[in-house]
Amino acid sequence: MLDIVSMENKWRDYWKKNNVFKFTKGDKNFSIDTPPPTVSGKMHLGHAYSYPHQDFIARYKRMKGYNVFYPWGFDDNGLPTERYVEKTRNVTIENTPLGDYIEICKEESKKAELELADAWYSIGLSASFNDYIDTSSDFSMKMSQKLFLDLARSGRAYRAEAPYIRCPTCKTAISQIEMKDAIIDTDLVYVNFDGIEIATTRPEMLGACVAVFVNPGDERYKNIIGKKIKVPLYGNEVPVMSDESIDMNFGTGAEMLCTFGDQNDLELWRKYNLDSRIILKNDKLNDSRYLDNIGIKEARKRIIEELKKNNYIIKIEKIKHSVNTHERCGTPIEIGISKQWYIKDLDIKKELLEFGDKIEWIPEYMKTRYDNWVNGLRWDWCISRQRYFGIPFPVWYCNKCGTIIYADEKDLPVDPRLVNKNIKCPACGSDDVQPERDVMDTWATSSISPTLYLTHINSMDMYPMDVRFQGHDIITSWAFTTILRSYLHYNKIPWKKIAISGNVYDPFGQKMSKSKGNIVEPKDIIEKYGADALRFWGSTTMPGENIKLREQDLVRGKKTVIKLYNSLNLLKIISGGKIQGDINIIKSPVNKWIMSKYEKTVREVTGYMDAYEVMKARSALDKFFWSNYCDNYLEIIKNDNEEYRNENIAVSYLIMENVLKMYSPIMPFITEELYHEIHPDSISIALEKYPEYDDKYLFNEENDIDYIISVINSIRALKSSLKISMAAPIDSLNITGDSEKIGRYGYIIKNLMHINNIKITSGENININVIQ
RNA sequence: GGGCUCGUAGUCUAGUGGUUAUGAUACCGCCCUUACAAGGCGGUGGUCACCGGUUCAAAUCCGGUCGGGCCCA
Repeated sequence: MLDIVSMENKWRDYWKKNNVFKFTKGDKNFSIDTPPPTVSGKMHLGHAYSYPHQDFIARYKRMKGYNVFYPWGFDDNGLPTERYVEKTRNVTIENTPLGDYIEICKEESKKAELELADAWYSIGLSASFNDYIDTSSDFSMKMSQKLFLDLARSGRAYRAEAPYIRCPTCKTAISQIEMKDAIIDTDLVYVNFDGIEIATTRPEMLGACVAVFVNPGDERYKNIIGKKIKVPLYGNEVPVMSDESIDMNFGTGAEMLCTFGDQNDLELWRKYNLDSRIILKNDKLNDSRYLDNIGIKEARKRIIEELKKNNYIIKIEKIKHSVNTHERCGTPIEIGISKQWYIKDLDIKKELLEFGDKIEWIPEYMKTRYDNWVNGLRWDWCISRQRYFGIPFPVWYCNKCGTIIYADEKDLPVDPRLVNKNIKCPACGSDDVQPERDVMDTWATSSISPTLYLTHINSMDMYPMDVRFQGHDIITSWAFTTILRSYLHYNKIPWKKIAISGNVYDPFGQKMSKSKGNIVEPKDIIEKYGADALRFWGSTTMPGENIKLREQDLVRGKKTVIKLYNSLNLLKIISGGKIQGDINIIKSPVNKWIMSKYEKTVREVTGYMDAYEVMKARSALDKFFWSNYCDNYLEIIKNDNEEYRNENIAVSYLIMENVLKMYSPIMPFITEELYHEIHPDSISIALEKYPEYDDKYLFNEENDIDYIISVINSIRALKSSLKISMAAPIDSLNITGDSEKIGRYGYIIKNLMHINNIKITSGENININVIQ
C-alpha cells in the first residue's frame, strides 16, 4: 500500500538535504520573479493554489535544460508587520523606544519566516528556500536606499509640501494604490449660503471653504456664476464657479469646495488654481474660532450646533455615500497637506503604457487593467509613510538652510533615525541637522524585486528576468510599480512575461473569509489528499482564472497518484522486475500504436507547457495515460503473444518513465518516488531531461489499432449487455467490419477478449454477434 | 458610472466558423479481469443565458437584453 503522507515527507527532506534545487548559473538561464509573501499572514489556500503555478514552469524549464533561478523572499516591511508585532508581543511605539521596536519587528519577522517557510515548502515548491531574501534585511535596505538616492539625485524622487492622502487611523500618508471604495451612512447637511442652498457631507470643513461650485448647465444657478457669496459663520467671501463635473442631482446641485474635503475638491482646486484655507492638520481641526484642535467627529458636531444656533441649517438628510477608504483599516481617507516624498510618474504615462505593451501578459486581457490604471493616474506616487518599521529614507535636513542632505552611498544601509554620524550640511556647514523620520512605502522596496533577486546572486546581466508570477489583485500595485521602477532605473522592462493567477473561492463561488467561516487550510488538504493532489487541483484552471475549491478535483488528483503507483506495480509484475528488450526496432503493431500516441502526446504536452497552459498539458497527458496507456495498452500486453514479450516490457517501461517525467512538474512527489524505483541512481527526476518529440516513432499502424480498439469496445459493450465478465470466454464470435484489418489483427481481439474463434464479415459498420 | 471577464447536462469544465458539442463528477446497470473497487466497461442526462443580425454554415463572429464575478471611479 502507498502511504502518501510519509512518501511525500521523505522526498521533501531529501530535496532539502541534497539542495537539489540550488541555482548554478550557466549559458541557458531562466529566472522567475517570485512574489514575496508577507510574514504577517499564514499560507492560505489562495497561495497554495497560485504558487504551484510558478513551480510548474520552474520545474518544466529545469527539465528542458535551463538553469532555473527561482528565488524565494519574504516581505516583512511596514504596517502589516507592525500590526502583527503589536498583537503578538504587545508593544506599541508609545511604550517602546524606536530602536527596540524595530529590533522586535525584525526578530518576530525572522521567527515567523522560519515557521512559514515550512508551509511553503510543504507544497513542493522548488525555490531557493536555503537562500531566501527578506525585504527588511541589510541587503534589501542597502539596495532600496541606493536606488532611492539615484532617483532623488536625478529629481525623479522629490520632496514637496503638497496635498496627500492620509489615513487618520494609521496616522500616515498612503498612496492611491492603497485606497478602496466603500459605501457609508452619513448626514447630508443643507446649509443656507447667503440665500443659496448648499448640501454638504462635510460641514466641519466649512471654515476651509474657498469656492462654491455649480454645473454650468444648471438653470437654477446660471445667473449667480461669477458672483461672490458669503460663507456662513465665517463671513469670508468666495466665488461661485462652474464645472462640468458637478452633479446637478446631488443635494441641491450647488457644492462648497474646501481645502480639502475630498479628492474632487483637490482636483478642482488644482484645475482652477484656487486659494487654500487649511484648517485640518494631522486629523485635528483648528480654525482659531470655533474649532480648537479637535477631532473630526467633535468638530462636525460643534459646527452643526453653531449653524443651527444661527439658523443656517435648512435640513439634514441621511444618505448612503461612496467614500474612499484605506484598504487596510477601512477608515475614510482625508486629504492633508504636508511634506512627503514622491516619485514622479504622471509625466511618463505614455512610456509606461509602451512598456506594458512590450511585456507578454498571460492571459493577455489582464494588460487592460494595467492600461486603465496608468491612464487613470492622478497623483505622483507618494512613497513616504509616517510609520516606524520599514526602509528609512537615507536623508537629513539642515535646520539652518533647509538643504536636503543625502547619505553617502558607501555608508548604506543607514537609518538616520538611529545613528548620529556628525552629519554636516554641505551647503552651509551647519551640524544642526535632523533626520527624516518617515519610512518608505513597502511597495517602494517590493517594486525593485528583480534588482534585489538578481543582485543577490550578482547577476544583473540576467535583467530583465524571464517571468513574474502574481495575482490579478495587485496588478495596479506590484506590477505597476515594478514596471515604473524598471523604466526609471534601467529603461528596460523588468521581465519578458507576466503570468497572472486568479483567486480561490469556496464551492459556492464565495470568497473565503474568517467571518463567513468557509476557510479551508492547505495543511488539512495535504493531510487528506497529499500535496501532489493539491497541486493537481491547482493545474485544473487556465491562466488567470479563478477557481472554486471542489473536493472532486482533489479526489481526481489523488486517484492519479494512486494510478501511477499501481501502473508501475503492474509493470513490475509483468516483467518480473526486469527491464529488457530493444526499442530501436519495434515489431509489434500494438507497440507501434502506443509509441505513436506517446510521441504525439509529448509534442502536445510540450507545446502547452511552453505556452504556460499547464491545464491543457495535463489534460492531454491524463488522456494518454489513463485511456491509451492503462485502459488499453497495458490490458492488451497482459495477454499479448509471447514473441513480443521483451519488446512490450521495454516499450512499457520507456513510456512509463517518460509519463512520470511529464507529470513531475505537477506532481513532483509521486513521480520522484516511482522514478527512483526505475532508476535508483538518479539524483532526482526534477533534474532529468524532459522527453523530446521524435517522429521516427510515428507509425501508420496507429490508425489500424485505433480501429481494432473500436472493435474491442463493441465487444465490451456486448459483454456488458450480456452481463458477463470481460474475462469470460466466448467460443465463437461473428464480427462485421473492415475484414482486412480485423483479419490482420484478430489475434489482439482474441487474446484480450478471450475469444476462441472469430468469423469475419465485411461491412461498413462494426457489428458483433455471438455464434451459438 | 466606465472597463475587463464569464454564462455550455444536477455540478464543474473543454471547445473561438464546418462530422453526432469535450472531459470530469454525480446518477443507473454490469464486471473482484496478472496493478488499481479511490478500478474497469456500458448507459441516462444539453432549446451551448435570452433576442436579433452576418454566413451555405454560429456555442464560436457582430449588436442588444438579462444575470454573475473582478478592477477602476
